Amino acid sequence: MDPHLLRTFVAVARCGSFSRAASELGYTQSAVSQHIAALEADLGTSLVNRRPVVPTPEGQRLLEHAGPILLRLDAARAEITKMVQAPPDRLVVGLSPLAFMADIVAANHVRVLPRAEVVTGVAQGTLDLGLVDGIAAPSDPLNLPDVAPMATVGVAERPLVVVFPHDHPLARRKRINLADLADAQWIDAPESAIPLAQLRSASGTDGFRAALRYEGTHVPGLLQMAAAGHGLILLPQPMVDGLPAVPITRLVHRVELISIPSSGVSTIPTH
Amino acid sequence: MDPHLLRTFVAVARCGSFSRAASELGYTQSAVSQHIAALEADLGTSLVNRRPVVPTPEGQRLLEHAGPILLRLDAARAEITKMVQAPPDRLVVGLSPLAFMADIVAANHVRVLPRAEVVTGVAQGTLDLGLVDGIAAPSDPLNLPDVAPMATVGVAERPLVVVFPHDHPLARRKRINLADLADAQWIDAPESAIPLAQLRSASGTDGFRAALRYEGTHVPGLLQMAAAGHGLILLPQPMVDGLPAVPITRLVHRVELISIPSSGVSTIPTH
DNA sequence: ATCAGTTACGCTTGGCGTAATGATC
DNA sequence: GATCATTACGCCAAGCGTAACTGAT
Repeated sequence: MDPHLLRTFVAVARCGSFSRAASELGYTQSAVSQHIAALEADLGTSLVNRRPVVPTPEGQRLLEHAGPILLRLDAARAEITKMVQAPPDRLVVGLSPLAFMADIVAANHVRVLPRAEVVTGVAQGTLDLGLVDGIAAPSDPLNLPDVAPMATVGVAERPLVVVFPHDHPLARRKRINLADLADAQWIDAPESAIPLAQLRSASGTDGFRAALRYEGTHVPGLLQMAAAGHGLILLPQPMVDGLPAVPITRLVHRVELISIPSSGVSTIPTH
Repeated sequence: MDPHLLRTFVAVARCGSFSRAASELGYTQSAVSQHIAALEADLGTSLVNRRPVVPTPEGQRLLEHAGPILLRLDAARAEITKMVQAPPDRLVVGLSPLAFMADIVAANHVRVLPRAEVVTGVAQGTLDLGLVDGIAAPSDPLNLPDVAPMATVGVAERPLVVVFPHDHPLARRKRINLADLADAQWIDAPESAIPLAQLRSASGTDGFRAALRYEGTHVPGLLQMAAAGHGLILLPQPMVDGLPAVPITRLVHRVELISIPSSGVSTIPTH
């Protein structure tokens, strides 16, 4: 199970084609075919069905492992090469959209990225620091995927609110339980609000089905949609201005600063 | 960063010697030397100091990654080979010492193993099921290392108690906060009580220093030591019989059943 | 002088590309 | 017959072992 073979395998699975995977990786079709054949011989099973090229159940299981393995391999390499090179004089900070906070952002060069890319970016060393947001119980840590051992520091916790349209029957409640909203109409806006997947894992249910999907990162636009009644969204309280919004019980919106431990970054510039 | 190279690297680091690592892996010393040289050339740093053979800081960092990577590689292979073979007619269940429960154990073939080995055993397929215990907030999951995606089910939660000697000033308290005991004298008994490392991570402090270390798995013996005043220990309440024991606030002893998801094991024999 | 890691060197094998073959729509 | 995966084959390089070498104790 050479990493090269795994890399080709995930490329094949993603592309759905040997030849496309080959050109993407800079191999010939032949080499890709041999890679897959080698993996299949090694594991004693077929991993992809051909025509169409689709992973078998065994292949799907392998895919679940291959991603994290390759990610961690990259993370290890990145960490060590960083230790060798002189520390950069400019920090690159990755932000998930809702982790934005004016006072922290002022001093550094930042890039706004999807949540997962912030985590992998820090792990792989393309980012020096990451600020990721998510939901958690008060003063509990976020449930981040541990692609690599990371140092995390909570930097903010704000109330988590659900945005209702003006005329919604629950809009005047003082607080509300997340589980009570599992069957409501939701907008899935993974880039500009809390992704519904996080609600499911936080509540342990599989409700929170999306009536609508919003790919943009423009929060005011999303707020208008929610206010107009197209569906519910969850946001940290400071980002909701004047609209009817009810705090969620026992959950907060939390922002964490993540970094590779003891990689030279010990203190954080505060202005 | 071929897995073979990583494997020899961890062997070298563990053995503290190229030649011992070589004989352990079935290579010649020369091959091991070439492996290390290849890794060092690839990463652009020296990874071990020679004479004596000790990892450099960069090597230590690599070691932190290499273990999990190799473990997950093995886990992936084991999972897939298990999918291919017919399911075994006998389940092998791994138990961490304090996860023992008579009603579950009756029907299966079990092996009692240290906590970490239960997790890795399930991941690598040497165990079909694992029962691991630990401490957590009530109805919260255990904080298990995620070497592979695992299905976990909570199977028991009992009060967590600290065992005091008869004359201890706190022995008559109704309940006690774990943090208040950080500076007490503890017995570290990782095989037969809650390891102190778990207390530190649960409380977020670095207290709970061991006055004594007990390697055995014989709980009654450990209880006698605690009763005699050699130090405090933490146990699930049902295992403490008649001795002065005070429940810990906001923490419980939890047992979880872990398995590889949808690997054919959907229900558990109940008799 | 001995022990332990490194380097040199030859051999084998693995792995890639080119090109021919085979299968599927 | 066009497209895409597989097989055949030749070539190069990676990787192992044997053995000579180097440095440290």
